[in-house]
Amino acid sequence: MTERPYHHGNLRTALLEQAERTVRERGVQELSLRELARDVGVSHGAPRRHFPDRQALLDALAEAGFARLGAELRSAIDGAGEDFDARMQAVATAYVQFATRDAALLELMFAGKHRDESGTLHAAAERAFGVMLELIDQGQVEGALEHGEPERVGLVLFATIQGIAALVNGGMVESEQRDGLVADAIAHFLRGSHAVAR
Amino acid sequence: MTERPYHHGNLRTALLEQAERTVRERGVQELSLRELARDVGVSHGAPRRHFPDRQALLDALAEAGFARLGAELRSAIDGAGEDFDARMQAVATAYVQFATRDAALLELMFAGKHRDESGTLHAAAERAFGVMLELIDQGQVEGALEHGEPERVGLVLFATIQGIAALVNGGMVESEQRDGLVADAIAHFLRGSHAVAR
DNA sequence: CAACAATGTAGACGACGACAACAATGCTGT
DNA sequence: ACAGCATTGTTGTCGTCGTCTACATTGTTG
Repeated sequence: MTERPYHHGNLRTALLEQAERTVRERGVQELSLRELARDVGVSHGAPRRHFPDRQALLDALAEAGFARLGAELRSAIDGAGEDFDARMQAVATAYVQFATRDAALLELMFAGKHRDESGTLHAAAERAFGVMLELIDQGQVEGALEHGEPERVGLVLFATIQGIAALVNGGMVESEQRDGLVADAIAHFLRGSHAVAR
Repeated sequence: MTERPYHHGNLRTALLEQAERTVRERGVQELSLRELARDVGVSHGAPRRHFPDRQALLDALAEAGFARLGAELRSAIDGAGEDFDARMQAVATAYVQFATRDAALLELMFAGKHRDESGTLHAAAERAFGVMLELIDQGQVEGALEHGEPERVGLVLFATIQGIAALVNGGMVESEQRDGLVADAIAHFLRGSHAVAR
């Protein structure tokens, strides 16, 4: 008869975990604070202690998403050896994989726009994308990329990757074509870069 | 004392127009059927005669969006003369302008994914993107683009453009940089294409 | 002009997010 | 040990929403 204790003990974490599951399975739209509370076995008012309103929960979810994305990108680079092109392929593939596996979560992360700008969310985003900037930097040092601010050349690259993810998630590209398209895009990008400098 | 007639006369259109306004100003999330009905001066049950549920209204909104997008792309190409590169720049800029001016609407159009696949919505989308495919075709004929299925090379290009729009809408790129970034991306893309075929 | 279809109204239901008042539990200083 | 306070959870309420059903009004057609 183990009575459920009055205090959950780790409600915040439990809510975030269940929320991430629900978002992945049914989308952001379907996420309800009350259902979340029921799933975790707590009253409908309890989540309020940890998240003042629904948006706060979504923000926390996005922040966790950035942390995980950053880790996956880092891991992809580390597993790709020293070669710049290989690293680029790896990180792009990893990004698109994340974006298609957790499409709703990514949407959440990008929906930020009109908010904070100074909060922990923004910081988490910068940390995640820092991984890519470092890679760009390596590319410039090795001469594989034209010089200039890493952000400038990086933006075009990042846009391409992000766009592929959007296409796949929008159903305009079949999942099987996904990684091939990424490879094409990266190859195309690098070709455009090499051709110049010299 | 002009009494409002029992029959609105053109409720469907009025709803769509007001809905588009609201979506542009406050986002999809904020769009409420009941508020819409109030704005248009009709009872809360009336919209149901024209849109079985909220999603049906959103679909109709997306369809109208595709029609407008297609028209804007077409118009951009027509106004850019015969030169392929100029046309490419023009269509890309027009797309990104649409995407940033009506970000919420575009989100709506892309959210389609898990639906119809055979409805008028899908057809409207294909019509809009057909404009770009024709342009790709011209590029291949003129030798500015590598050959192959227009969709394959076109996808990379489209992904890049779409990605730039996502970055701007996500607040990671300032609006002032927008058109410059597009120009960069297109130039970069064409460079990668030219260098090869020979 | 009498049916019938199309369109709009009114009321109800359950679910939701937000809020406030209250209760149980944990913690801290003495 | 324990009183006082902060933290965390519960319960009830409010207004809004989407959806559904029954009904009223208007337009149309034979």
